[in-house]
Amino acid sequence: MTAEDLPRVLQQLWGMEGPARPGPKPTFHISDIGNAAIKLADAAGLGAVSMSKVAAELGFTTMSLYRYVDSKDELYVVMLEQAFGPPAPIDPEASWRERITTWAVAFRDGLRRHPWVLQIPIVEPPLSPLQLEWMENGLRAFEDTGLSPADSLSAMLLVNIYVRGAGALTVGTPSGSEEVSQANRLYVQRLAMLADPDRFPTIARNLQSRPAEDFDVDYDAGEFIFGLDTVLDGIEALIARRA
Amino acid sequence: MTAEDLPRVLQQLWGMEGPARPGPKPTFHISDIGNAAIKLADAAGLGAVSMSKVAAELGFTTMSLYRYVDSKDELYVVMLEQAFGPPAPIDPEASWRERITTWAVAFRDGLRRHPWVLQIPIVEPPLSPLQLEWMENGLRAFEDTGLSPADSLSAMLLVNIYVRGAGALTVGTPSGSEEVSQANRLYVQRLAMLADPDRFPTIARNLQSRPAEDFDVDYDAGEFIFGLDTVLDGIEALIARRA
DNA sequence: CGCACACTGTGTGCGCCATACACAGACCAT
DNA sequence: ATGGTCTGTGTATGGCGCACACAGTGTGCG
Repeated sequence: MTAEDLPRVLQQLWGMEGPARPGPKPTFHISDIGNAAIKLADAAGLGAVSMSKVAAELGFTTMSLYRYVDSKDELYVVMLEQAFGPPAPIDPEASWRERITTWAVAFRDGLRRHPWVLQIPIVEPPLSPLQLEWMENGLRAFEDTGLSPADSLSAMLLVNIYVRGAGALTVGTPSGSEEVSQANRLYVQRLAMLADPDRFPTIARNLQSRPAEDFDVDYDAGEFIFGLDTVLDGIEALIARRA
Repeated sequence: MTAEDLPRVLQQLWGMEGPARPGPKPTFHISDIGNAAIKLADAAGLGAVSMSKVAAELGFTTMSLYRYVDSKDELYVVMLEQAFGPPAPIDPEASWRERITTWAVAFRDGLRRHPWVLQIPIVEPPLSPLQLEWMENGLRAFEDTGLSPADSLSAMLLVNIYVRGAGALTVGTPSGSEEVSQANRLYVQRLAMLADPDRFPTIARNLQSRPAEDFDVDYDAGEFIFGLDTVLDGIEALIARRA
């Protein structure tokens, strides 16, 4: 297992420069490609990221990108690496709950800035530098809880899953936007029309028991913290059980 | 708000037949299209589902599908509706924990049979009949817990998010397959190479403290229930707090 | 000092995709 | 019987990821 076995993109992201070689120097760096792709995705969604559009953004031809990236999936790796900055440093004074909450909120904020991250298919666990830093900090939040390494990993993954899942429900349109509340209203109306109380008694009762405008959960506001706290209560029970 | 406002696909899925009209009868039903697409996706992943392949599977031309479905996104709606069968009936004797666990495991099993479900982008909450039945049963699991309708919805969503997230980590390759353990071994080797103990002390310590073969979490086996129980412990705390 | 050659960016082309549109025939309400 | 509307078809368009051959470039080595 040596560095050469790594996909080229990872070698570049880790700054592993090969020895000097003949031929022209590359004009730019994969990070330029990543930034251009991120710019496009921020502006018009992941669907707007194509090899030709990214190349045009840089003023190069489509095929030139393949000198830096073996496939579009590798471009996604670069985008994921660079979309979030480095994680916030861990406050050594804080409790594990405060630490992991800070981490989760920062993660959520990143998703809010770059919603397309959730649309990138996950093919393998992360190996790029900044992604590992996020992983490191997530694990470190559980450092003094007495959880085993395996349990710490499970706990971090659980929080990670929660943030991604909660984000998938609302991220993409800003909280409280007119667009969102309109879509929600339409959904509730349709649900009320379709959810026959005989066949769907619980849904129907749920609908009746609240103002029609907020059937769904506004995960962008307090609901995010509410759900996170529920998850953390579960982890707290785990910590107590292991102690 | 009348039935006519619904997307055509939903009208069909709910069996809302319009009045008899002139012209030839349709040769088949959207459910046939859905089944053909599911067959393709089961065999070769969501990427193998294209309008032309689905049409060929049915022995029709590509464009004929557009007489039944307005876009490929609507095809996805049909696939989602038909991939899972109806949910298992609720056992009225069981505790809420047993009920929601049954529900979650059935959901997980469905994902295992049709992993491509996780790759379908979620654009709007479900409105099709069987999806509503799953929602109904998920809500009903919390019926006698004293949770408010809003809290029940949050709890169900939390479990839903967990199952989807846990599934995304492992679903797609069968548990314990050689392929999976090989990928895992490779990942751990690379992680060990890249995770400098100075920069990533917690990751490095995590790696050292366990056999190299199982750094990642085998969510297919007991880990799924373990994580689920952690989530349910959190919900249990919520129930206790509300009481 | 010069040169071979690995490497850069380019252009062309292939197969696939979703889908717009015009059309010919089929069928039912009238 | 027939008009109008629906069905399935054929053709076409613009986009996509990417394979491949090519011309020029500049460095490390003889």
